Amino acid sequence: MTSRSTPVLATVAELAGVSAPTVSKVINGRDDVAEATRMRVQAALDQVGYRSPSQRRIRSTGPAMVDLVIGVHDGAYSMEVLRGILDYAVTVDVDVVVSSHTPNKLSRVDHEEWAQRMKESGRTGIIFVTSQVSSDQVRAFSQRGIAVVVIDPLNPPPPGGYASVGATNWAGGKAATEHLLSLGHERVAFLGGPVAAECSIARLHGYLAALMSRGIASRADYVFDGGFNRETGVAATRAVLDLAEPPTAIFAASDTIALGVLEVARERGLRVPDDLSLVGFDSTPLAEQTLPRLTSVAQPLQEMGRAALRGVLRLARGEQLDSAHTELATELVVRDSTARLISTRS
Amino acid sequence: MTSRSTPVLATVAELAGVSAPTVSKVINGRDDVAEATRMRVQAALDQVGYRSPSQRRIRSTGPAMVDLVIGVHDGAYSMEVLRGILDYAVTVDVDVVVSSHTPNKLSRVDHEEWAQRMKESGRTGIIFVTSQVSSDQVRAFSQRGIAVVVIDPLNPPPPGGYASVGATNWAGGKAATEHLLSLGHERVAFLGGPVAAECSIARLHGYLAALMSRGIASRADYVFDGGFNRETGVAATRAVLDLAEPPTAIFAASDTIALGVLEVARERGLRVPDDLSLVGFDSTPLAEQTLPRLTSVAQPLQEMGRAALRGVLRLARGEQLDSAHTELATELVVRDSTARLISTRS
DNA sequence: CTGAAAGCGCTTACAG
DNA sequence: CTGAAAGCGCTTACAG
Repeated sequence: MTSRSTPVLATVAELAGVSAPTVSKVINGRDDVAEATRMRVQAALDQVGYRSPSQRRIRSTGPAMVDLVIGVHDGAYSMEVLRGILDYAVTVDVDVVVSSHTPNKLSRVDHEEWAQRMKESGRTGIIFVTSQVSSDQVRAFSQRGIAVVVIDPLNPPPPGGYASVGATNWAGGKAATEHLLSLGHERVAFLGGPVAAECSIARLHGYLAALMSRGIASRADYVFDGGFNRETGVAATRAVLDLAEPPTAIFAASDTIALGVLEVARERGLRVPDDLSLVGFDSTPLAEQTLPRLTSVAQPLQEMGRAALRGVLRLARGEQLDSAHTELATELVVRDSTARLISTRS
Repeated sequence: MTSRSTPVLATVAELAGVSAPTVSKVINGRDDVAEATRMRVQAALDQVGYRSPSQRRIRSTGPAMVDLVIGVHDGAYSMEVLRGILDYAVTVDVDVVVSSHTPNKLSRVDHEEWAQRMKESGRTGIIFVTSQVSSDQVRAFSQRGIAVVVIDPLNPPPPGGYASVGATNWAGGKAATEHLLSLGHERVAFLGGPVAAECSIARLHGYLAALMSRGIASRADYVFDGGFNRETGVAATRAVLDLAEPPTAIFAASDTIALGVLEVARERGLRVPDDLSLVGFDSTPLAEQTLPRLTSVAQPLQEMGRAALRGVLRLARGEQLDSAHTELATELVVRDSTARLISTRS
């Protein structure tokens, strides 16, 4: 007849068939414990759901806390996601801890320490936004019962995997390119972000798919990568406009890249959209403020935030997610930077 | 010779001249302790800075945590403030806990409980944004060593007082009105927010001061109040346009109110700014999205957020603030909704 | 109301 | 590596 009351150290010791001091050592990460013993004790700890006195105090008190770690502090994007998270957090009575952590700098040991600290201060889960997340890192959290969801992961999910929320980047890239093709453009360039970034790769392939479905051959000299920033837009646009056959339209994989395109167009006396059509990606407030206003693919950032928090809370409750990766729909927002191709420039 | 090591229960007991159990009772709020004894023990607790084991563990671990409580979840405004706070938080390595608390619903007892819970989870300070904050509430926190700063308090600081950060609402109201006067308008209406809201009152008085300095008499039928929302703008604009002598310009105390003004103008076939000039307040992204774009008084919301966090951290370090209330400068941003008065409508 | 005594949960120092 | 013994910090039950 097992006791229903809160498990204490002795409970675990009995279950694991060791003494209390040994359990204590395992909990505190001492290294003078045999590996086999450690595993047996760990299993017992997990089984009874042991929590230290300070943890017992914390867990029971106040609303659940979920951490938010923002990898790339690029402002508009992450603030929109945060807004979605906060809106939902208020309705489900969850405190959101916006972490000042800069996870990319951390080694594996630090991850363990970080996860441990989060467990000790009673965090329910953690959401990463546009971060490089390793499976080691995810394991450090999930082993301690802290749920993890990644929004728009930069790297493809590792084999171990983690739950993630993203946008339909491929479909968005395809829609952007199809819009340009339907306006009569056949020479369309693609200006991408980091080569390794999943979202950028997906947008590129959407672009390629749209070209292919129209029977237009893709050209390697029309495809660039770099970063999601103005500088990439400037450099790539200069290069592509210097080609013998420059494109009549450009699909930039982010609004910030498109900003660089606009800058070079102005510099060279090209009017947008009359001489050059341009589609961006993200449809952040930026897209409303440029002249001309930017046709751009909108990501449902607030919804992504909400979905991530919902996912974390479900995982924390021990439920299964319907799918490890959720993709929410992007939408092309047509503004003033795209127009029908009139005359073909040589 | 007093020990320098962390004070434990016995330390306090000796200092207060009682036994350990008695100190334990005081800490846990038992009522079987004589009032005089309780006070003596409390004094000893404060003197040595006693913290329970769980508190000792928490305080020493991880970055400082500051809570943010958003009173009015009106989106754009509080998100800008939050952004300023987060920018600064990253540089000083502070975690920001965006609380899902709805403080206005809490009674005094709840305040004590809330503050206690915050202390137990090791919070350094708390920032309230556009909230009704009572001195009881502030006391509950500061008595537990949790620093409090209020951004743009809705009510005037009570006698006890608290540190606060705001914008120069009076100067902003004056600048908005002077802009309209300098364009030749003499019949200028004021559409305010809640009568009791400090910021709205200050804007009204800025408006009155501008009129007065030009020797223009203020008219009671040109002054309205309500809430910071579209509905107030709609109702007040209808009323003021129905006057025998309608105004040629309107100063709305928020962009959301101005939205209502634009709606009624459209409804009545009045062109803005040709037939009616309009100035808003806040200069949120909204002001960029209306047609015409809104001339509006910008509040330095991000700076206010930064200043509040800086203030909390200084208070937490035991430093004095230079001033209990800091006002950061507003700035009139002229866009397309104001124009020179051409013909006087009857 | 107060505190000596017993007890709880955990950790430490050390013998084997 | 392991655990009996001692110890620490706190709380509880109860005698006065």
